[in-house]
Amino acid sequence: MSEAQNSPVESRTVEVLIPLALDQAYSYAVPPDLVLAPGDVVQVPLGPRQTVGVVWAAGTGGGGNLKHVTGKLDMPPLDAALMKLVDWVAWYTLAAKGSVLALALRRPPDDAPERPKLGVRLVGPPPARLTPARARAIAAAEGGLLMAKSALAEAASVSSAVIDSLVDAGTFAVEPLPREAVAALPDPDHAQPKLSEDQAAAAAALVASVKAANYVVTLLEGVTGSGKTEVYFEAVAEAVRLGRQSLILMPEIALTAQFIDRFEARFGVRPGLWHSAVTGRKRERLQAAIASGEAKVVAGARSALFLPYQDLGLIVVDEEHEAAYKQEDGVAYHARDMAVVRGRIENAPVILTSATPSLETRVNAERGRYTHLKLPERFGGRTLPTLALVDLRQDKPPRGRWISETLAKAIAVNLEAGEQSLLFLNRRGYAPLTLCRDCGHRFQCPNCSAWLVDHRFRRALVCHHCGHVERRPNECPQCHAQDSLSACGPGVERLAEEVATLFPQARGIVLSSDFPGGTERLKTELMAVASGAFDIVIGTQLVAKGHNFPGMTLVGVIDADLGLTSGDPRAAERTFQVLRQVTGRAGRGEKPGRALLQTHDPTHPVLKALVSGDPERFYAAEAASREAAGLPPFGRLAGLIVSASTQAEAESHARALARCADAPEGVSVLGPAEAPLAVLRGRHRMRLIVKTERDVNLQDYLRAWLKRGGKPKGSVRVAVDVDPQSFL
DNA sequence: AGCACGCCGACT
DNA sequence: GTCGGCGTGCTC
Repeated sequence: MSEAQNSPVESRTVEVLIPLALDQAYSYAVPPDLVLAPGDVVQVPLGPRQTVGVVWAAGTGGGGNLKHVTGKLDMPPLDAALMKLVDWVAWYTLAAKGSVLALALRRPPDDAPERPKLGVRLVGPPPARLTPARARAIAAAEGGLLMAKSALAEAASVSSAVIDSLVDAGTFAVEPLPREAVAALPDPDHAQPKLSEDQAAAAAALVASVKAANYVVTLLEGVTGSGKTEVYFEAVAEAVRLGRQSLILMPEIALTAQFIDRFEARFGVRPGLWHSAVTGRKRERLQAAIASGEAKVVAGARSALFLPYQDLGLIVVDEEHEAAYKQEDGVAYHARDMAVVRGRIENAPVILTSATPSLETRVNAERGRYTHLKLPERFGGRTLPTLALVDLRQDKPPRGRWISETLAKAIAVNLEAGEQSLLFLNRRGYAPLTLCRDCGHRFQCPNCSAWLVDHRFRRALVCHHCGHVERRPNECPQCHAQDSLSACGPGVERLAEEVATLFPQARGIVLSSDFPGGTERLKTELMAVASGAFDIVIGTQLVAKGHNFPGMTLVGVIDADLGLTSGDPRAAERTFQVLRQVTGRAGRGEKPGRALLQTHDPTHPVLKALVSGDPERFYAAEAASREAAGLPPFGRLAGLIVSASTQAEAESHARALARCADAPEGVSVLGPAEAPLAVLRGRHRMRLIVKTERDVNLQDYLRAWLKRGGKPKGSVRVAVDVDPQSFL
């Protein structure tokens, strides 16, 4: 239990950490009438204004004429464990302590009284003038239940004006709605799940770890559909029985109605939901419920990691390999890693789940730092799809086409049988490169020197790194030739053109993040696909997860080599994960599925491992390729980012870092051009990525560099691919 | 985060 | 000649 009450400080000065980008706590004098303890939230003067801050420690010595603490705020103090987490994360990520505190500090409570939401209830006779809209509203309110105005308006498909008029007529009465529960008590025995033997064994092990109430990390590995959720729900149920809190971290997109429904079916109530869209009062009340221990289960995105749990008994990180756990701006951290750290600090068991564990998690499991539980099969007797490679060197589509004859035939067979096909190509737009046939001019982004992607639907050339957009001209800007511009390579839009030519009778749809009409439209289209409204889906990464498509029996991967060649040290891992996910979309319904992967290199170990269906072969192949390249065995990917204002500056930093005598073995410095796009995106500044492939304390490395005179302009931060395990 | 200071481009 | 752009630095 983390609620060790901090004892008051004796000294008449205190160190106060302010939730700003400040690395040091500031000293303040304590007025005689104030008793303060570490963790207390106080108000202090800072420059010309008043700010909140947290007492981080007792003051060190007298220290001249300090400003005084203005007062103590009436809110629960940060407990020692949360303070320790803030210190640790700041140390580890090289972020300013105050910036990390900002993640953990609740807003001071809003003084304005809470205005209860109003609902209406059917109390009186219908009004004299009974219009159809009024009749619908009255019918919807039948039974005299108190309903929220907006909900009633929606249910009766009338405007709120109709409801108001019925209130005026005395048909409806206005009453305050009871406050929406943010933290109902889950019933661990609400529904007894039917578990397979494997599931039951895994669940028993997890339940035991919750009972033991010690820090231990368990990797729960199993393919989609193997029932990982049901298994870790048993651990959550045990924590609830013990009266302790559970945190279920999920990638933002996974916080869907589907998860909530499953949770509710198992526990009878909804979990406390925490994500960026939960705002205002609801956010405040949930925070309060978490701090008081009333909220027993919190399901949340990565920011839920810093909530003030009163008695954390279990942390689950769902789909631990997901990139969404990486926070890239502000404090750069990986929520999975920090969840493990919090588990360590709170002495709570941690469960990581995945169908395709990240390399570092695998390594930690192999080295015995994590317990490894595997769920072998798909639940319910469903078989995995059969995978096959299509050798593009032999089965070569004609120039300007991308679908091989083998794949085309398979699609035709599927069409005939009335089954759905998915064509996967991880490239948005029409063509990744545009060049002039006369002079060879290539369209480049003025900011980031990447090729501009042709988006025909939008009639624009777009930079996928920084978002730069320009009109697609008719003449070459270099040699002014007319109609000489030529699109090179495929994007999903271009693939759709080919599909329309090959299968004019098929109902096709392109699904990518630039779907016209935004996320809402996209959602409805995904539903339409699931219900069988389309024969051929052409999609980017977006179709790899989420919605289940029961009628999908064929997945065609247009370019399985895409992504295997980039300089990113995670390229193979990412490609393996996304291809495994997307091919797994086939055969999720009644009928078995298959997947065809087009490649120029059918001997590639990653693809061979994928086709074998055994993830172990991928990890073995990774290890072998590292050995062949003369690299040390995979420990972890570590990295740090040094920002610079110009490319020249970044390059000079790169040279200095590489020359540094303390440079650890295996460090490579990637210039801005090679740096992973995700880190470059959204920044105007150049960034320099240093990646190491060994167990290296990068903080020490960087500090040594700085000591030797390294002076990065702008911020220095650790990249989020650093695994903290060996520092725990 | 705010707020000051400071140094270069287009205007009342 | 200034107004104002935002880069940089400081806050106990």
